Amino acid sequence: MKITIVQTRHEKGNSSKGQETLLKILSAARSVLVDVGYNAFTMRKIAETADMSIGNLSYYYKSKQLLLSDLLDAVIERYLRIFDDITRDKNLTDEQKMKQVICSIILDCERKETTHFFPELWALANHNEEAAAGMDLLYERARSVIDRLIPRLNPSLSQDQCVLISLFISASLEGQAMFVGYNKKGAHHREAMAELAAETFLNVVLDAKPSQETTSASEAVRA
Amino acid sequence: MKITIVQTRHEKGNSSKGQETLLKILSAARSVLVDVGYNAFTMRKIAETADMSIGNLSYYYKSKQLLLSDLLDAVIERYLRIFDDITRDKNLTDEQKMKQVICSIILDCERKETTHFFPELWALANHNEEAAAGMDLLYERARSVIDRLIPRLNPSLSQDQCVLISLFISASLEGQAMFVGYNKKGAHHREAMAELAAETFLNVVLDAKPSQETTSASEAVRA
Amino acid sequence: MKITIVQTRHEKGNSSKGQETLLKILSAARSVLVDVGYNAFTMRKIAETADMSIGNLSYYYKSKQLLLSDLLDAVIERYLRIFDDITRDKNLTDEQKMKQVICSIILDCERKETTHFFPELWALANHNEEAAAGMDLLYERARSVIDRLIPRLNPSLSQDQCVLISLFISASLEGQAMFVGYNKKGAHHREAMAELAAETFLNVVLDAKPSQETTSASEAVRA
Amino acid sequence: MKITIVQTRHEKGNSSKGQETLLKILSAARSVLVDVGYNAFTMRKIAETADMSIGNLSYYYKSKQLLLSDLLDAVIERYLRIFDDITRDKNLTDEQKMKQVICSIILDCERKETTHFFPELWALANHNEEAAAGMDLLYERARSVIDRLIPRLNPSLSQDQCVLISLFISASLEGQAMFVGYNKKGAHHREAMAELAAETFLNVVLDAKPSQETTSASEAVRA
DNA sequence: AATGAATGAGCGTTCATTCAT
DNA sequence: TATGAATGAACGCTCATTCAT
Repeated sequence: MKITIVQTRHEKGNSSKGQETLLKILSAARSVLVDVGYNAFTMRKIAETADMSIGNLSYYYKSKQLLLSDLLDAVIERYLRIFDDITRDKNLTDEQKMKQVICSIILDCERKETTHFFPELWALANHNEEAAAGMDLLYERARSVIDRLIPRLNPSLSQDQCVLISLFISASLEGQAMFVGYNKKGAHHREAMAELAAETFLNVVLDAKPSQETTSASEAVRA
Repeated sequence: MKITIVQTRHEKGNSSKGQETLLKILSAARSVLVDVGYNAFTMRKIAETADMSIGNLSYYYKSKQLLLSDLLDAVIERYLRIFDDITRDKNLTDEQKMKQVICSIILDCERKETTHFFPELWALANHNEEAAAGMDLLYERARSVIDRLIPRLNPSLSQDQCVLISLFISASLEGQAMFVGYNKKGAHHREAMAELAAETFLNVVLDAKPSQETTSASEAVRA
Repeated sequence: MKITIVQTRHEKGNSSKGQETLLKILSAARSVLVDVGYNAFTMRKIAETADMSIGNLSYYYKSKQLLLSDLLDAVIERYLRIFDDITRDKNLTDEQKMKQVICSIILDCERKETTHFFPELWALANHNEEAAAGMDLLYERARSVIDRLIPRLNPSLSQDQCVLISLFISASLEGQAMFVGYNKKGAHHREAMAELAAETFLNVVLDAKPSQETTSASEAVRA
Repeated sequence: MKITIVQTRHEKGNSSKGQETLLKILSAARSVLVDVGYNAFTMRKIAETADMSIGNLSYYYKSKQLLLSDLLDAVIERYLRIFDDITRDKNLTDEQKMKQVICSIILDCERKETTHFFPELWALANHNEEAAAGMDLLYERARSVIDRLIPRLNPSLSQDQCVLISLFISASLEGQAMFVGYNKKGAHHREAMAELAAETFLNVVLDAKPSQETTSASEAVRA
């Protein structure tokens, strides 16, 4: 389905040498963003990290914003793949899938990249349209996994309830990195936290009762 | 109970005129951070927003870092006060207090400041010691409220369990701003989300069963 | 003969309190100039060293240049006094006076102030008229001492010869601070150097033979 | 014998275009230092004098200190070459070499650069390690010329005496710029001064008598 | 495809100076 | 007298970007 490994906004890099360089750039950019934050995310530092001249970096990316956009896409890609893999896994029941989604998100934040990348993305998203779009894409896709699981786990729920619960679970998972992420004070609670979260949120889905208000449209008729 | 309104790392501003200017600076700085993010949080922009010269801004804050630290303190102060107020409220039962803490955090993110400030703080905390310290202080104090409520709501829990559940609730609440915060796509779900969160997390506390491992020390004796 | 101890270009400081403050300022300014050099000779540092506000410092000296001028005068004063004292000393023969002038100049540069002050003065004199004027005054007065001694030590010399020799001795003495001054590598040679200089330059005066060219005007007639 | 014309602490400028620019920078920097002094020796003024942007100047020299160090080296180079040339000259007797060293130093200060540069160097040397090191290098090399000549002119002198006399001559020559240098009041005495100095200091060497204290070790035996 | 050179704007900070109190 | 507040220019330096080679 994918044409090239590296999805880019760059204009150059069609040759195999160019593809290589692009990967080098994106890898360096990711390191810089994760290590020193967006505030020190400079073309100079990226070029230096990638062991190339600023001139050449600019040759691949005419502007810093384009590079950032590509970088966000590349990093987000990785997380989308995790969700896809779980969704497609035929050996798992729906319950197991739900638990695994929750656990994988929390456990993943043991990585420095995860712990450092998301806060940068969130901060950027508040002031940068492209970052906001990338973030929206990521969370829509992430939620679509949960969205599909909820009605199968508890078919009695209205669509509105499903949306709300899905949003609630997603949102609740996002903050974990700051507490049990890489180098955080609560890091040693990470595994216990993952378990507790999996159990709690699964129960939220299973125990939810069809609300009378929101489902009224269809159910009121029957009553 | 408080002696001065403005807690500062500045060196100047002891006169009433100075206090006024300090407030103007911190207010301007908050606006800038919230509106354009830390990446565009410059002394010049702050001075311009505060309608003063850079020279005078530098007169009050010898370095940008000192200003940032003071700003973080001032903003964090506000949130600490919210928790304190709930804790001290004698008209509320413990259950109500717990629910109110949860709700107030989620509802508060309808404010642009809340929605924009925290991601900046989180991002900063990953690369800036002072910001990390400020964030730690904030969450410790926030959690201390929940920490005190949990054992009263469910006395059968071990201390370890309390800590874990407290951490879980805190972490789960932090991510909400990105989903139902100011101008976010899910903003219209904010109130429903607050209710759902309050119910869910309260139940986590009430329904938690004493774990056999950690509480064994005391309970094994009785058995 | 002197009216006030402190000769100033300031406008204020006529009260006794003011005189005290003026002395405090000039003393602080001298410390700053000697310790960190003219390049870091700032009103702020002077005010801080004098333990007063910049506002008050500016009250006494409306500009940095005025303060500098006063400072140069004050420091130069000290050296003028040394020469005067030797000149007036009735217990010394002319030969002894000459030697003492030479020795005192060289020995004086064991002081940090002397070693550090003069290079600043020389550098300033190249770009700052007031400094150049101060330096000229100092050297004219210093040379006037030698000027008066030379014809008495060797009456056969023409006035032109006296001027040249006087200039030669003065100039030769000025460079010593950089070699045997405070903290300089050759500091341990200071005393030997003083002796050698005294002997050498005294002999220059005593051994000089009336030149035929320059003295011709008067002497050619007699011949 | 030299490999490159420009000895630098810069990082850039390896191409021929870069070498040209480097020379332009160092030339401009020398002009600025000589014309307005270190106090007004700013990156902006140097860039302006070199007719380039500050950005480009900073591209060649990441810091002002590096530029200063390179400048000092370049200027000092020139003086070292003068001494070397005299030393190597096979048409001169030792006496002539000594006289020429003395004369060339004094006569050289008719140049504005010499007259203005050295006071800046001396002042800098008191507060700037790199400047102090440059100055030390210059004077050590200058004195090494004299050091080698003295024992040949008067073999009866002990090493201690040679060192002292060498130091004395060097130091005495250094102050001349302030009296007979470019634009100085005594400038018209420059040539006469050079002659007088040459004669005087040569005689100091020739007429010095072996001191009894320092040479005693070896000579006491023979006695 | 890659480099080094160059620009101009902007950064945080410091400066001499002025002014109200 | 003395202070603190305030200004505007300038400081050394870094930035994203452009361009010639």
